[in-house]
Amino acid sequence: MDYEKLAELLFSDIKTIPEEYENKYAPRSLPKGARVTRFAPSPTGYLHIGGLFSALISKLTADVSGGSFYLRIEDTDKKREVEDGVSGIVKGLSDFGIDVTEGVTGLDSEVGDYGPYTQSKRVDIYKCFAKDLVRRGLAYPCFCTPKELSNMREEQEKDEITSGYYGEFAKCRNLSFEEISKNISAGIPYAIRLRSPGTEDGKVTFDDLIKGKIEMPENIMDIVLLKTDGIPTYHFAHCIDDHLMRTSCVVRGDEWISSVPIHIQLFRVCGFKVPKYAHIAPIMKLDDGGKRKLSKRKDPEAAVEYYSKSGYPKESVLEYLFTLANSNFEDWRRANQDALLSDFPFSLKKMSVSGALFDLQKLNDVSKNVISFMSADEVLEKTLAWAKEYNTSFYELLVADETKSREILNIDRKKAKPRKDIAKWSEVLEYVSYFFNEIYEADSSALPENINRTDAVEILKAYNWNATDDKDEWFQRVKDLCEPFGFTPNVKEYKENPDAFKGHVGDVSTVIRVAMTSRTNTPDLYSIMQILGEDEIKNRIKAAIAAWEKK
RNA sequence: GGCCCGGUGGUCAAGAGGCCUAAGACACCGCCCUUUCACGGCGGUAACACGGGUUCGAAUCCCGUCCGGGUCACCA
Repeated sequence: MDYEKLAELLFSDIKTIPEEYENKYAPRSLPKGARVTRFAPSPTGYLHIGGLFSALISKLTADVSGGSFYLRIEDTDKKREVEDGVSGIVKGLSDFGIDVTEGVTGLDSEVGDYGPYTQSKRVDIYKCFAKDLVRRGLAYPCFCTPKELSNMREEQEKDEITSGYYGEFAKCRNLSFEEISKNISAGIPYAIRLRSPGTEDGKVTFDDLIKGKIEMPENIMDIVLLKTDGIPTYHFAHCIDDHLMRTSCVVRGDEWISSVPIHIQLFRVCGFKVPKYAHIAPIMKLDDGGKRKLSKRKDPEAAVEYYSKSGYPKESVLEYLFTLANSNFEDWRRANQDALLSDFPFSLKKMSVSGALFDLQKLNDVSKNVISFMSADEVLEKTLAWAKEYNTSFYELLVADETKSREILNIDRKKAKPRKDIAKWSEVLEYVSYFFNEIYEADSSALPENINRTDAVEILKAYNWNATDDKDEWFQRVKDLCEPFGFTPNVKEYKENPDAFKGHVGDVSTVIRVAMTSRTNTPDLYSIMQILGEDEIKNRIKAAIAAWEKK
């Protein structure tokens, strides 16, 4: 068979030769040991938390080695593609602090010397390399229909033999030039398949940067390189792109491990250097007692957008993802509280080999810590930004009196032991609500059972607020209220002899606290009252008395 | 089913043959601090899947079993 002739028949429109691309995309000039990595999602929906994780690991791998990281879009599946998939991915990444400096940056924009970075714009390149493979007798056209293929698979399964297009089952493998050319003139659609050089008992081994050494049977399938529509399959595109874009380390989900033999074979057949692989375990979820991958369809928390919507700061999500990536991260963070995330000495070797369950409780804890280190200004600014998008009435409430909002958020903040009440911005509303008259309401039911309502009313009536009191003086006034009503200012005394008193100073404080906030649990009461101010305090006392006396 | 990968407390996990009477973190429980809550401090419950080897000695190495996950497309 004259392969040269076949190549011309199949790809008459392709005039470039591989060398031209090799020259166009010169090896990158990077320091020794620098790794080139990429994130290469397909735009089939929103950005998945696992995708974000994968992108993060990829970027970290590059950064830590002084290399580069780029974003490539793998849009070779026109059926599953979603309209704004690309912008969703770009936005999702940037929302969580992964800025793309090379590759696709938007719907129709990209930067970098190794483009185009969108696979649908690279078909001529794939065809050029496919043509070369045909020319060298390493690929051939296949006219089998999907129907034939699935029938064949059924037969094979029935006979309990390995299913697939290989060996004697590769019907189009040895078609003559005449047959091929006849089929083509007849307009029969065809795919281009690899003529796999693999043998039944051949083995491939590779050293995965995360999983370690893995040995697998060699690929013997004549896999499809170019589909009937002329678009490459993932396998072929991966091989061509990662070679031409000079990727040195492929970081991707471990569902790809089983196709590594195909990939290695492809790289070798094309005469390319095989890249390093780092296969990361997926993020899982507990379901019916079993673990399973977070699913785009079933789990709202799979979408990265879920976290922005809920109001988690991007730093929190990132920090949490870091704890999953390298378990020594938390120790490092404790020792370097103010350090930038980018200073963390990330290591691929410390990645877990198996998938971790996503732990929302842990995220919350991480997030509370992250937020507790922020200044009130920062908290306010970020809450505002969140509320503006997701809760406009709350936004208006906050901006109406920014100074007050800031003072509220500043209670017990920036201290050695800061409060950790807030895990996400949506919780700020609950946290500050009672300060705003639009929300606050005197509520008689907020008073705990153990405090007598009549006593409470009397205490309120007797209570004197003095605007110039400092905290000690303020508290002394509360204590002074105790004895006349049968309470003790001394908690210890109460605990030693509980029957001798109606309660202790804590209960008296509670009366005032409930009157001020309609809650039993709040941050420091003195600070709250300072912010409320004299007029409001008096109003609330009046309102509380009225409400409590009613019933 | 074939082929890969994995199995340490509820979760994330330290652990590379003796330092393991198995770290730490989250969650949970108790106590302390405390005007409430939160923070903080102290303490507690709780794990090497199972069975065989190898070895003076195994969570660590080997084999088998079981269990979990992934993958077997003209989807990525």
